[in-house]
Amino acid sequence: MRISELAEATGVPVHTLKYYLREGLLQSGVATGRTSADYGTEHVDRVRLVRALIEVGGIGIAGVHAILTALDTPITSQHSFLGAAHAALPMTGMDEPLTDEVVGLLGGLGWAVDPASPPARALGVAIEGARRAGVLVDRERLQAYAVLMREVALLDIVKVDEAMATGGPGAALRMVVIGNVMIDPVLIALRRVAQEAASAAREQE
Amino acid sequence: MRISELAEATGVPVHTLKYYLREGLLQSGVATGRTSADYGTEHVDRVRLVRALIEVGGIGIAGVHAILTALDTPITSQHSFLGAAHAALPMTGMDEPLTDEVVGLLGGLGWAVDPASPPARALGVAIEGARRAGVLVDRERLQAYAVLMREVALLDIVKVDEAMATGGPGAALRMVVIGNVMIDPVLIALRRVAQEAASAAREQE
DNA sequence: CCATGGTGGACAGCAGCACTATCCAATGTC
DNA sequence: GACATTGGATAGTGCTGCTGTCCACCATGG
Repeated sequence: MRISELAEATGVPVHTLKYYLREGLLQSGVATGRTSADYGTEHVDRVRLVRALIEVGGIGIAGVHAILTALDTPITSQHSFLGAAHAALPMTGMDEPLTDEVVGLLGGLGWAVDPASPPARALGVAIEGARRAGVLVDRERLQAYAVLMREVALLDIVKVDEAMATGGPGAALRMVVIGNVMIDPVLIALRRVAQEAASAAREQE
Repeated sequence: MRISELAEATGVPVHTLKYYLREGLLQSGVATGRTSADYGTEHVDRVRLVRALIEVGGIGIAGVHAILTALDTPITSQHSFLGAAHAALPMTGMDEPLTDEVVGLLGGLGWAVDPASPPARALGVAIEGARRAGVLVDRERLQAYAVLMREVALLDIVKVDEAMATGGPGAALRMVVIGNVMIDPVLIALRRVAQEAASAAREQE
């Protein structure tokens, strides 16, 4: 498959594919001559992934690059690859220091979390941001949310285990990274739909 | 308080405040002369809100404007204001038509949802996006997530009711809009932290 | 009273991002 | 042999969220 055919197969203009090649989001195909290369289905998948991450996931080129790099890196242990995946996921505030409040919250829940954990640090920033916007976020509310998100995480882990069993660590890593980025919008949308449903159900009474 | 003092109080440069004034994100203060106006604490709050929505909420100027407009509009019924709030919240894909899959999913859950509902439409787009990225999203998984997000929504609704009781419909609307935008990142961060905790707990065994 | 500098207002400019277009020589393809 | 295509380099575009410049005016400190 030549680059023009890849463009047609994915609906992405050739120029944009060249751009992705330059940015390292796409591997060049196997050269079949000095002015042609051969692209395969893995390239089609890759392009679709990149588009989905950008359009629906809403992460930038830099974020996509970090994710793809993580995906292309061989993994060692079950736990370290989760850390690697989370480090690759772009979140605002993951460079800020861990707040005492987060430490207290997670400690109270009995959750063992690495102090360097990017999501734990981002959590502190998100809580602080909500407060600055005038939302009252107390410990009780955070705990309630945390318990529910723990259930969500357990569902996630099941899917990761399945991927690990069928496709090995590579597939598992892929599931963590892409599953997080792409499922987040689903969860957010579900939250709002549920609000509407709950509100409508009450009107009914 | 003059504009320079407002700038100092909020940490936002005067030029940026002027920009917000131009864009209608901030009301001008009470004119005390031809070259001066008086700003109050409500302006400080407003600026903080705008910054939080942009920085942590990650929504654009246009989105902030839509939200602020909704906040400044008087409301009628309990249910319609939830719809108004959701329409004001920027979500990718809220203009796409409702998919059959979403109709089936919500129907199966017994959730009454308006076909024009923005989050329901965004949900279809998010699911489709996840699939395009190569994530397997089946009905069972969606239902499991939906049930959990319903619990989250019930917690949200409690907070909205409290706001309604103490501050009236204005406060309730504010709670819906800002609570959604600002709590989303908290939930996302919690999800990832929970994944790490669950993974770490398993390593322990 | 008068210099200084803050103020509202208009507008242009900028940096970053995700492309998109132009150009080129080499080449494969009919 | 004509002609489109390819890889590669480079420049330009449209959008966003500020940021800088300029201006006439005027509040205030010395």
